[in-house]
Amino acid sequence: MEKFIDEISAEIKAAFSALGYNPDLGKVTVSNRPDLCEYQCNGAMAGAKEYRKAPLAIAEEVAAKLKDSQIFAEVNVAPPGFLNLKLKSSFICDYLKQMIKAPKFGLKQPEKPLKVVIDYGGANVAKALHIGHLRTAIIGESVKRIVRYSGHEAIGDVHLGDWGLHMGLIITELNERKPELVYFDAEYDGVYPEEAPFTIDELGEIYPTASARSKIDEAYREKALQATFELQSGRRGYRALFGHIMRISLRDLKKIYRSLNVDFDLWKGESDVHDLIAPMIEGFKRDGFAYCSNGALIIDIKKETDTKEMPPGLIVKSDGAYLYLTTDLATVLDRMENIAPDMIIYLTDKRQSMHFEQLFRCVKKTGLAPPEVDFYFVGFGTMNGADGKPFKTRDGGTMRLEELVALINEEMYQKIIANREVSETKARETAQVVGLAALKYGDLSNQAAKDYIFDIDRFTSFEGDTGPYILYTIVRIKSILAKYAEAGGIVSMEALKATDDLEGEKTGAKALMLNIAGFNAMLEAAYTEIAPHRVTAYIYELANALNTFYHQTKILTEPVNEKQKSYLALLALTKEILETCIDLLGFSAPERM
RNA sequence: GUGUUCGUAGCUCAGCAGGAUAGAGCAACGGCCUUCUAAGCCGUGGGUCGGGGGUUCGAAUCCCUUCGAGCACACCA
Repeated sequence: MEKFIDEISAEIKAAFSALGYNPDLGKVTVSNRPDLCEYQCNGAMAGAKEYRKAPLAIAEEVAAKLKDSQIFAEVNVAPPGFLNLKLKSSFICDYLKQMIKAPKFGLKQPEKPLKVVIDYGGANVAKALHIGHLRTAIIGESVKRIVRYSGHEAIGDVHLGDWGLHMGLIITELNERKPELVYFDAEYDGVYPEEAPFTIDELGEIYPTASARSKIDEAYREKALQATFELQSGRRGYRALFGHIMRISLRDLKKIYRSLNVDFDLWKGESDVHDLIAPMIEGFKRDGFAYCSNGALIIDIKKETDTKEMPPGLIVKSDGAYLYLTTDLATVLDRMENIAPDMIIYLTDKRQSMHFEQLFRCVKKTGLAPPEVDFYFVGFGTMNGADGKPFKTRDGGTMRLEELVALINEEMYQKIIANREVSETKARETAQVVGLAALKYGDLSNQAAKDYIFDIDRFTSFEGDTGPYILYTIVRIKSILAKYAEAGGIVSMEALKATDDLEGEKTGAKALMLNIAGFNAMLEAAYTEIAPHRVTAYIYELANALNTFYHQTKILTEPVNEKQKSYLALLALTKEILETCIDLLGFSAPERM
């Protein structure tokens, strides 16, 4: 169905058009003066020059034309030419009833759904997820859900870092510790054990150790580089070890991502495209895209129109090794062949924007993807500590994701037991649900591109623009609905009534209904702008509207049956919208808190 | 140096396809619980939207300039 605001605009546009004005002048916006009106149109002022007429006169004409409109309760003209609109509550109510009946609350679905690959997560195999992996996971997951809800096919790919020097480091360190293992015997040609020669805890410890040593021990580093090379060249024992590392590490990664309510459709990594690289590069050379410069193989991606320096895309280092760009290009190739997406969205730290510009230029120049395929880079800022510098642990180290989550859950738990009498297990359970909401909402409510300050007290606060506040609002609704159901009541959405039809009704319900009616427009903006913070801003307003309504209106004790039924329907609808939205953000609400 | 993102209340942030009196939250202060979760609601105070210029009937929003900050700039990912 059409967006609410478009239906209103259509009415105004028709009036402008009937009077001989450009219908585009009839564009309506949400009022910025809620004390005066609900919606407004500024077209009379915009058209004054073109029609050589006083804006006030145009506005008066339009207002007169709208006198008998079925959708406006009031059309007022204010100097110098504003059209201030108040809607009939029956119009809003009818719209809401259509929303209830339609799938996805009437959100317009695309005629031809796009296939969208969303590249986020970027976990490294055998390395702990840390604070730097947080935003890509949270934002990416939300973007994926928004794209999917908008009617497109969204495919999330974690794009594992599983093929670099860190693998060589792990193999080398393992070799030092357990040289007797059959994997290191180059002569061995039998079957390798199914059981991995290390545990997840060992693996988690091996990499940091090896990495630290490689920085001070040149010979060790050389060995690791050699091991990396041999692994990539297909040495059997190393490939077998690689398999073990992958299995153990992936199991652990999946567990953590699950705890963050993040899940991927594809767990592909750099290793999966390794075999595509050599032929791809051959193709680039053959077609004249890639050439040698200072011993390295590059693709020139400068454009005539460039005003800035654009370094060439480096495909092969002078020592013959591949780079980040190389595997990313091969990944595009792989996706084009196996998925054929219409769009690929990458979510990484914004510091990588140059890399992605290079990648996109290389892709278009070499024809790796057809010109109509869209590539988007969503770069986000860093999560900083209170000092405005990237968030660190107390001793200056990088915080692991699990530590961060535990920190928030503990904080949440303390707040819960301080305010409510609940059992230990119940409180822990709730703390986990609310903690995740606190973390995700705190992150997503900032514009992705900006850095933000992670303040645990603020994020876990139940007051103001926070995740817990949103959940609290939902829990309040649930509580009323549960009590009503306990008493044998059944909520029917059909019972929703226009507020004008309910005697003595205050403004709270109408404002709430207007908020709900804006759901579609919000979601469309969230999708086209790839901006989850649209969703958080929306539900914050919706929650405010609900709480205001809640205070003005006694529901369970409302004596007039018709009113009570209508209120309950409105509550239920609000709850559905809120829950839909938090699901798009990647968290959920508890039953109680 | 080149490019890029950004500068809005004491703090954290919205608003930026131009529109009326620049909005929230936190913090401060004052009200509201015999009634559905007060983790709530209602209210008060707090701003030359970094500075300057321009376009416009109208600029936080668009353009130019200047100051300040972050980030990135071929052999890391």
